[in-house]
Amino acid sequence: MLTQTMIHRSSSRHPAGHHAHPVPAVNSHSFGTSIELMGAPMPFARNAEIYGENEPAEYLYKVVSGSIRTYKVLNDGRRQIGAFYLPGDVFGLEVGDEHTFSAEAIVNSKVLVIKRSALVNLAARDNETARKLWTMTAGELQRVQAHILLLIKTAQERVAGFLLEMSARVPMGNEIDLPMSRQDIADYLGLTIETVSRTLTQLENTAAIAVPSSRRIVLRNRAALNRLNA
Amino acid sequence: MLTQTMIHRSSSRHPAGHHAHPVPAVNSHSFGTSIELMGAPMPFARNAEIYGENEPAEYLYKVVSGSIRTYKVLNDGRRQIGAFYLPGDVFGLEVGDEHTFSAEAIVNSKVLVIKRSALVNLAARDNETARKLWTMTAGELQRVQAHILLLIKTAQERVAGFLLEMSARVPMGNEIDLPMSRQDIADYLGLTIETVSRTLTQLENTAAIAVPSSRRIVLRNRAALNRLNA
DNA sequence: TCCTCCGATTGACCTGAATCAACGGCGCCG
DNA sequence: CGGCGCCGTTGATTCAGGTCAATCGGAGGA
Repeated sequence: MLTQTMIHRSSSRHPAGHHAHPVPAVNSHSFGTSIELMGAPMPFARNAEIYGENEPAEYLYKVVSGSIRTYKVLNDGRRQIGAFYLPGDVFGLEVGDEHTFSAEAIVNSKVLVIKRSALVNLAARDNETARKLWTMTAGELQRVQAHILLLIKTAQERVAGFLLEMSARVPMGNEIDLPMSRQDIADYLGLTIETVSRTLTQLENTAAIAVPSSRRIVLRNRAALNRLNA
Repeated sequence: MLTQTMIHRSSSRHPAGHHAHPVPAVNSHSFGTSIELMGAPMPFARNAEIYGENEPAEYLYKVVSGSIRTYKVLNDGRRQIGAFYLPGDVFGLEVGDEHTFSAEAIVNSKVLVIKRSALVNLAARDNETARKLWTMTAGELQRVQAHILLLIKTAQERVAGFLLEMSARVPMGNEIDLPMSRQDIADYLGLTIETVSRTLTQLENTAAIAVPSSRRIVLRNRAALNRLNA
């Protein structure tokens, strides 16, 4: 039955209240068409909800610092994480009127908040912006397709793929500093926390990785990991 | 090891040769900006390749009749089907320059072939077209996200979800005429052909469905299926 | 009509990951 | 500085689905 996180043992979520939607800073200068310059940076505390599934998609977001997870909770309580977003990544971009996933800060994070309507209006006039919106959506699509390929593999292959993905996104050489818990990783990979843990130890025993501290992973043998990534 | 289709037992694939790309009909009238009116309908035989992974994405396609599968083959030979496309569906739309999946006709099919460059050029001038391209990509994104949610479920839930999805897309009441084989279904759901077969029999035994012939399925108890779909 | 072939089904058995449970380590707070 | 709670690891056992193998059944061809 693949049980992953059972939401919720009434943990202290939602410190920011149900609706954490900010009002974009009034005095944000109009810097022309650059997406990055629209909207206001906003802090979200660890585990704070940024938006909920089925809420109106009034804003989209760009990570300035920290990391974000998007997820969906199934009827039986299982949680599936759709994506992790790191500094520079844009999330919450929808074409429909509602968010299809929920979003939470994994650690204390700063997020640039951009009004969707402004961007969509701009796109109607400026085809550079229109193209950018399209490209970003297509990028999401590719990510999700890669995610599907992960989900049909064995536990080892999933974990190896995950580590390589993270490593590629945080170009810090062979050392990765994971912002997320084992539970987050498990819910992203469709595994249990125990299997993730065991698999990491296995990879460590075969000298493919080192795990100096639980959130820090050293890729010691990329060839081996790539072989698993198939 | 989740072995699914092992490509290839030298089956008679690719009857159309490696490159089946057509030249759009010369005399296609210029009917303005409507996407549907651009390009030429083209027949593809059962199991014919329409395009291959990593080929330049010169065209996009709209199913007129028949059905199409897109897929990727992993290094170890496993095949993952990314999507099934039915009449009216558009596939092969990429933002990057290359197709990320391969596409084949499941049965003899007719497909409208549309030159991508024409459409992209048009989108640069006509923001109605631009919006349509964006919307179609976003639709794909939602489909793939739903697919992910299927892949983390149990066999029963996957098969039930698949049947409901197909039923919603072919609004023929409670009767579905599947164009694809059990192997195709298995590779779409990340299961084996045996498990798909067994699961269908189970669903039949619990009176959730009927299977008058192997390609024809009757949804006899949607409530039960929806309960599984969770 | 019968034969052949191929897709689908069914059965017996095996295995990888889930489940259930205990324990370890570390940071935080009193 | 000592206890407590959370997160992660490890162990024992179970079970869903994979693997291997035999059989079934319907469509096409001689």
